[in-house]
Amino acid sequence: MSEARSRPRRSSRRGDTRKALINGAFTLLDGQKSFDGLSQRELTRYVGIVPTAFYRHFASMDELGQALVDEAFRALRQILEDVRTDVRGSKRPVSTLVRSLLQHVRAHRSAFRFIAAERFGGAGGIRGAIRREMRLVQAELAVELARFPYLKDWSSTDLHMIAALMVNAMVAIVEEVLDRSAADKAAEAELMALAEKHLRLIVLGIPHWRSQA
Amino acid sequence: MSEARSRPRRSSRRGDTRKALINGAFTLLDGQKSFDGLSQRELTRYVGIVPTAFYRHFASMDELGQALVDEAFRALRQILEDVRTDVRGSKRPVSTLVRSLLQHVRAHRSAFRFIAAERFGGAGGIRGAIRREMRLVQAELAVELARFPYLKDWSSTDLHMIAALMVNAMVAIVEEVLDRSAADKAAEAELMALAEKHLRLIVLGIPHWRSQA
DNA sequence: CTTCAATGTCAACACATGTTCACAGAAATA
DNA sequence: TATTTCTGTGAACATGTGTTGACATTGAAG
Repeated sequence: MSEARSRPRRSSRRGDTRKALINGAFTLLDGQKSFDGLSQRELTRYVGIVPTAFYRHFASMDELGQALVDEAFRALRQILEDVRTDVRGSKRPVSTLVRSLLQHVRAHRSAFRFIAAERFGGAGGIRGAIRREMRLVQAELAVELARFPYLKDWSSTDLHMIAALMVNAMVAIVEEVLDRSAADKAAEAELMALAEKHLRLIVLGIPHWRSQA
Repeated sequence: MSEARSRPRRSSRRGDTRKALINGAFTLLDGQKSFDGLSQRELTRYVGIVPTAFYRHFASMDELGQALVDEAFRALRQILEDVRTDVRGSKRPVSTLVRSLLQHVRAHRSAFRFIAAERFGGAGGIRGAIRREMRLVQAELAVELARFPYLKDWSSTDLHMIAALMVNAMVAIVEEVLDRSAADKAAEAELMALAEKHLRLIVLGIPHWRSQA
């Protein structure tokens, strides 16, 4: 009984509680809750903190919401960058894209459930931020598409149109993966195969497209 | 002053309040709220009813939620049937489909905002019901696709795969339309054009698909 | 070791929530 | 007209909510 701390009621590590609050919120929202159905007390209870301690880290619940958006998008951007480098060095871009994307998404599941849930569910501010980010993703994919030889002389408008279709298709798949239990590997594999087929079908149409600009 | 009712505090029409509650809920949710952020008091206040009167029509808020799902899906099915008959009698199926769909959706805006918001946002029961309905829509589109001559000898698996891609594409467009103000006609026209291009691109890929079953 | 900012606790606030109960007036039925 | 069934009202409940204020303890900096 040399080092028996009297009472470890205080978490004692310096900046951990803020992260605990963010992660706790993601975890709670990973269930069947939306952000405006999540209460401050429920969250602080879950994190193991007295309600008032919350305000040492966020001025209000709205500010917590903003922090969740920021964190989720930070993860999104990181993922997409990783996926891009994976795909660039690959001989089979489509299947690499799908595999890499879903694999990364699985590692940040709750953050992405948050985005999926709030994309049309929640407050206008969050919705707007998500839509903005989505457009960015689309634009970046358009740039990436332009690297392919047989798309070199396509109009930017048409590239964006293809990018939008591809992003929509992948978003739909990702959302469906998230909507299933993380353990359901069979469903995930099935969805992965479906995503690949969808992308391939889109790609097949591309050479036959006549831009009527 | 022959017919001056003393006080019209009671709405007096027989079964109207239930509908008023449902429509009121849709209207309130059309803003920036999700269902589990909508309170019973807020709703009854909005409808102009005392809180307790609510329980003459629904046993609980959960039951109200179920009623909203039912009503929204009733509208969805009606719309899709109308769209189908429109498309069947058309020489230009794709553009007819898009125009007809968006036009009908506009007429049931708030019901569809509810579906979009709760698809991944809300409680598991609602999510499950929506996913089930989505699959049904997909299956019905697959059947409809089978009517086209050059798809006649396609495998059912591949037909479903195409249907899924098309449904995903249209859902994405509809959701984006719903996310804009109902008055923004310019954005809507733009999205309609985009939807048409997306569908056309998909269709272009179809003849070149080799099923690797 | 002292000092000080960071981070926690406890008590309290004013108010909102979902739901129940006993009651009242209107509409439909007889 | 008398009666019963719907549907609305008012007060009340226990509990939950976001947030504030005054105080305590911790870990790091001087």
